[in-house]
Parts: sequence; C-alpha cells; structure tokens
Amino acid sequence: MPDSVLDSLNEAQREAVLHGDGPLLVLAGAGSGKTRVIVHRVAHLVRDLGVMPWQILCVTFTNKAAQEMRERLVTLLGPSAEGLWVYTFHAFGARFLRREAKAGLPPSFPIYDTEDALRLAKGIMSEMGLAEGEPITAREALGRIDRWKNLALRPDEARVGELDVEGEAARSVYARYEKALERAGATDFGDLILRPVRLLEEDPAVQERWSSRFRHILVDEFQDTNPAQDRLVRLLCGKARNVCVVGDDDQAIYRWRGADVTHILEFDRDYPGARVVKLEQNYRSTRPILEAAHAVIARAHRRRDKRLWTAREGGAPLELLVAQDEHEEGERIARAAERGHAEGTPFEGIAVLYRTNAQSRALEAALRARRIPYVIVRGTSFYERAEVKDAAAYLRLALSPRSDLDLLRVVNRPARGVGEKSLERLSAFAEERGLALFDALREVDLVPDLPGKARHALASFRDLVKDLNARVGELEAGVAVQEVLEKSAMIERLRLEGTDESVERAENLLELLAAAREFDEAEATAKRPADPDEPETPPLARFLERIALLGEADAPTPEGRVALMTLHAAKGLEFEVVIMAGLEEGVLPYTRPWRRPEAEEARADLDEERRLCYVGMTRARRTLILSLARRRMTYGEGGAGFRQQQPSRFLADLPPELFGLARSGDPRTPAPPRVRRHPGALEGEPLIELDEADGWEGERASPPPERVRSAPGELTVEYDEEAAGPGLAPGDRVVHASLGEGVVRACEGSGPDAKVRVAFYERGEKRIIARYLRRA
DNA sequence: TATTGATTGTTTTTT
DNA sequence: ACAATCAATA
Repeated sequence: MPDSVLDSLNEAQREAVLHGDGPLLVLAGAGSGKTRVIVHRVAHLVRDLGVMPWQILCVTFTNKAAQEMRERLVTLLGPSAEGLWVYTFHAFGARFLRREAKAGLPPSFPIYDTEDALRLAKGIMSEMGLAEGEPITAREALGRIDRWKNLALRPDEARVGELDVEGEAARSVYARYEKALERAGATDFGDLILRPVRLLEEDPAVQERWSSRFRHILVDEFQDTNPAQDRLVRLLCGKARNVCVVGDDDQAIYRWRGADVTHILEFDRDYPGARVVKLEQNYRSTRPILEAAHAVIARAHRRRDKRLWTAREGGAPLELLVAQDEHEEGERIARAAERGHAEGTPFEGIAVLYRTNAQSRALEAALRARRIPYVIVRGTSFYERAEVKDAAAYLRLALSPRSDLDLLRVVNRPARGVGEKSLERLSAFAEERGLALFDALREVDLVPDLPGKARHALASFRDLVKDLNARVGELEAGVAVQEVLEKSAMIERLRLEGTDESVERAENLLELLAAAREFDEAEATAKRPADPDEPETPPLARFLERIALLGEADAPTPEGRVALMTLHAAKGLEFEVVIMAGLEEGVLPYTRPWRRPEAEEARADLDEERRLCYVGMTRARRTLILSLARRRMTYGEGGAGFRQQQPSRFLADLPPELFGLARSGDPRTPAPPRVRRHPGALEGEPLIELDEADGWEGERASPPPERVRSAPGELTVEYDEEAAGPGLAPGDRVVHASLGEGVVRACEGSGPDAKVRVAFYERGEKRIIARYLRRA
C-alpha cells in the first residue's frame, strides 16, 4: 500500500485497514470514514496480500451502498475490482440460489416482493376459509411469517405460545404459504437469506465449498443484520473466520425489521479473539452538532461506549424553530432553507428530515409556495408502480409459467373480459388436475362453462406468454419488454384513455423499456468475470432480479434541489444544512397512537427513536436546525382533529448553550431560548421548559407564547395578550404569500386570528388574517 | 363485467 | 387526507 494512502488515514483507520487474518470489528461512528476503511482494506488485501478478487465478498445492506462501494473499488483497483463479490445481502442470496443447484429452485425463479407476498397470503387465507381479521389479517400473518424467516425458522419450527390463537393461525398460513412458493418455484425476500442459511447448515459439502471459496468477508452496516443474516455470515466465513464487520450500534434503526443490535454488541463474544477497532474521529460535523448528537445518544441503553470528536474548531450553534402548527412549521423551514441558500449553500446541500412520510405534505406545500426547488427521496420506487409491476409480471410469467400469482395479476390486464367467475372456473379446473394455472390454460378448451369471450381472451393470453416463454433463453430484456408492451396492448389502452394519469403510466412503461435496453447494453459491454460454475441465467431473469431487489431508486439527489426524506432514508448521507422537522413527543420519539407495548418493549422502541434522532443530527456538516409545531393535524380535517404537541424529550437532553440564533452580529439578536429539563423530571417523562426571549417574534406571525411549559400530562402556553396582533404594529412591513409586500395600517384583535389591515404595494389595501402574514 | 360511489383503515421506517 | 377495498349499479 502506497505511503500516501497510509498517511491519509488516522491511526485507528490504519489499524483496521492493515489487520491481517481473523475476525475484526470496526465500530465506526457517524462520519468517521467507514467506507474509506472498507475500500482501502479490500485494496490492501488484493494488492499487498495477494488475495484474489473473487475470494473477497463485500456485503452491504442497500443497493446504493453496494453501488458506491463497487465504484470506489474500481477507482482504486482498476479492472481487477470486477472480480470482487460486492452485493447486498439479498442480491448475494439470489446469486447463491441460482448457482446452487442443490437449492432446488429453477434457475430463473421469481422473487416476490412484499406486495406479491401479501396477495399470496390473502389468497391462501381465503382458501383456508379464514376471513380477513379472523383471527388475524393477512398483513399480520405476513408480519409473523417475516419474523420467523428473519430467524431462519421453517413452519414446523415456528414456536407459538400456548394461548396464542393468532400465532397458531399465522403458523398454519406460513405452512401453506411455503407450499405455494414451492409450487410456483418462487421465493420471497426472506427466502433469499433463509434458504442459503439452511442449505449451508444442512449440507456440509456445500458449506465447505462456499466457505473455502471466500478467503475474506466484509460486512457493512453490521448493526442492521437480522439473525438469519448473522448466521449466513458465520457460515460463509467458516473456520478461517476472516470476517471484518463494520458498523455503529448507535445507528441501529431497523429493529422493527428483525435486525438485532446484539450481533454487533456481542461480536467479540461470538468470535472470540476478535480485534476491535473504534473509529471516533469525525470528519463531517462541527463541534456543536457532535455535542448535541452525543447528548441525545448518551442516554440510550445497551450501547458501546464511545464518543465522536473533531479536530475542527468553532461551528455555529444549533437553531430551534417553534411553530404554531405544521403549516407554519413548513413555512419556517422553507425560510430557513432559503436563508441557507442565500448564505451560499446550494440547494442540494440542504436536507429536510422527518420521521413519517405524512409529514412531508405540509413541508412540500410550504416549499412550493416559496418556489424552492425540492425532491422527495421516496421509499416507493419506480418499480413499485402498478403498471410497471404488471409488465414485470408478464415477463416473470414468461420465465416461470408456474407462477400463478403473476398469472392472476396480468391475465386480465389490460381488461379483456376475463372476470372473477371465469377465473374461478379455471382455478377449479386446474385444482382438479393438480395443474398450475398456466398449464390449465394449455387446455383451455376443456374448461367447462366459460363464456366464449373469456375463453377466447384466455387463449390469446396463453399464446402470448407461450410464445415469449419459448424464446426466453436468449431473449434480450429490451426485446422482451417491448413485445409484452406491444402484444398486450398495455400502452395502447392507456393512450386511448387519454387522462393525465394514464399518459403518465404509459410514460412509465416506456421508461421500463428504456431501463431494459440500458440493462442489455451494460450486459454487452461489461465483461463479467468468467465463472464456469455459474449456470447460464437468461438475461431476462437477471433483469427481473434487479427490478425485484432494487427497492429504492438509487438516483443521486438531483442538483439544485432541497432533499426531503425520512430519517431512515437519510442514513449514510450528509448535508451542509440539515433541518429536522417535528421534534415532538409522539412524532420524533414516534409512538403509535393505539397499541401500548410492554415496558421493556417500549424502552427498546424509545432507544431506537433516540438512535434515529442521532442519525438525523449527525447528517449535518455545518448547520443543524431543529423544528417543532405546537399543534398538528392528525388524519386530516375529517379525522381526529388537531393534537396539542409536547416538545420532544430529546430536546430536553440538549445542553441549552448549544442553542442560539444563527444571525450573529445582528444588534437585535436576542438571548437564545432556554431549553432545559424540568427540575422534577421523572425518567422517561418529557418535561421541558422552553423560554423564549424577545426578538423571536421577528420570525413569527402569531404572537409568541411567552412561555411554554410542559409537565407530566399538561402543556401550557401563555400568551401575552397585550401584544398587538401577530406581534405586528402599524408601520411594520409584511409579506403575504400571494399578495406580496405591504405595510400594516391597523390591527383588530390579537393572536393568529387577528384581522390586520395591510396596504399592499401592488394590490392596495386588504384585510388579512394575521396568520397569513410574515414580516418582511 | 366494469364502473361508480361509499366506506374503511391507515401512517413509521424497507431489502 | 388519502388510498384501497367494497357494494351497488349500468
């Protein structure tokens, strides 16, 4: 390894990079150069220790991370990086199962996503005569099944409590569900881990082959592994135990998905003799940001002791935005973003983070009103659109005609006169003869009682799929997609419809076509490492696999736009300016309004919320702005109405001196608000006092509460009734969203509902409700 | 069968 | 507020 590289690493990083054989745990705090360490370690193994690229397996959690790692390795190692195995857990599992004939799956098996799985479970439950919700819903059953799969448990091994009626039902659904997957020759996400684990455990020859194949295994984001994944890693690294796991227990935020922090917390117990390296120097954030983040995370239970530090001096204090409701919050955030931009941060350097997707609405509206360009980095990807999934289902069916689920999805898409009744008859016919639906279609003429129209439609559908199926071995993805789109007339029908929505759908389908062609192109140019063991997988199968596993579109945030995303989506990213919305009880420590978990469960939940908060804060490089609303609409106007909100307990953990106003040097800059823990605070109780100093009304439309006090079970807001209108007085200059700027002439009443007479420069004099005005 | 209007539940996070 | 599912109708 060149000295220049070694010199650029700090001591801990160097230790991790140069570590030789044996287990290694790298506890890498936020912004501590984690990816750098992994990448340089791989380079070291290949270049200095002579490990062959294909003997190294790098496992990540997300596609984005895998992609980034692969790119950085190519830059570092050049073409030899092509031979490295760099995959997400699920992509690795898929590759394993395709290549391992003993897994007993057809080589182009379809991968059912959550939506598919839910439909399958629903079908099974209605077959079993279980009404929805009696005793459990399909969703709940699937939740249980998922948890079992995360533990690598098969139906017969799934344990349920004595009186657990729901569990019992879920288990019998699980058994049938597995049978259905088996019959279809399909897998779901959980299977991609479970099946390799079980095969490796049950067949020593297979285990020997795989564990000797990989000399080194590196796992990123190890804190997010579930038990099945943990077991998979252990099986793959075998006796040599050359495994390097990198992660941060403080950033474990996927417990709900079956991840278990224990794996990282007790790594050195599971792998005795493991070396542990802590990366605590942070290269990302300013000192106040790190201090704030530490104050929040320090109170979490069950964590490895560590503390991030930075060599960087100085740094602006944190800011706190306090709004009356979510609309005002949006507006304040929009203005903060505008200010950040005005002060020189490009829009793409600014992010607004929130706990739940529902919060994005108000934020979006406010940004739009101010004409601030933004993107929502969303969870639902392009490939989850219904029309795209329809097209994909056609292709999957062509590859795997046994997949009844896919057949049922598209047999009448677009509508061609095959209704429920006809499908029932077809199913009955298939059932009788033990055939898959598609095989039943081969003899559609023998199915009794079909209306002529339906029979004809079914026959032509069958011919389309059959034709594709016959050529599927060598068919390019692009050609296959094109044929499906043409012959099924999906696009044509959508065009005929002519609504805005249908046009957009047609465009999505064309985009899928473009993606398929791009895929073919990449396949043609990429010289895939010669691998004699790898059975020839049809290109179409590889394309569909990518679609199935590409959850989030890993499009980089476009230039020139503020990024809006959930805290989960923000993991691994960094921004110059981070604005966190909704620091309120129930929102940032999120609590489900209904079910009340047991104490231990509740504490674990709360810890996870704390870590989520920590993840959000540590995304910020220079500026961290926290915001909250006093009241918030739940379920919209028709729903429960609005809820009075208490400030988040996490705010109370922040030392008051970290707060101040960003605009220093302004002679009118008031004293910073004091945020402190109430003297009598009980453990776990949000007891916060926010004292706001004068001067804040410069940022406020409605009169500032003089004092906000939050005690157990109560929140009091005291207003100074003497304050004129929204802190507005005749002569003040104000702005209205659509009417522009003007001057206040008079105020009637007080509070946010006060009527204010304003002389607008361009629109003349108008009477406006105070809450719609802002100071100019 | 397909379309429509009403009703219901949903809201945490996603490979 | 919104989507998704369900019931009633053309």
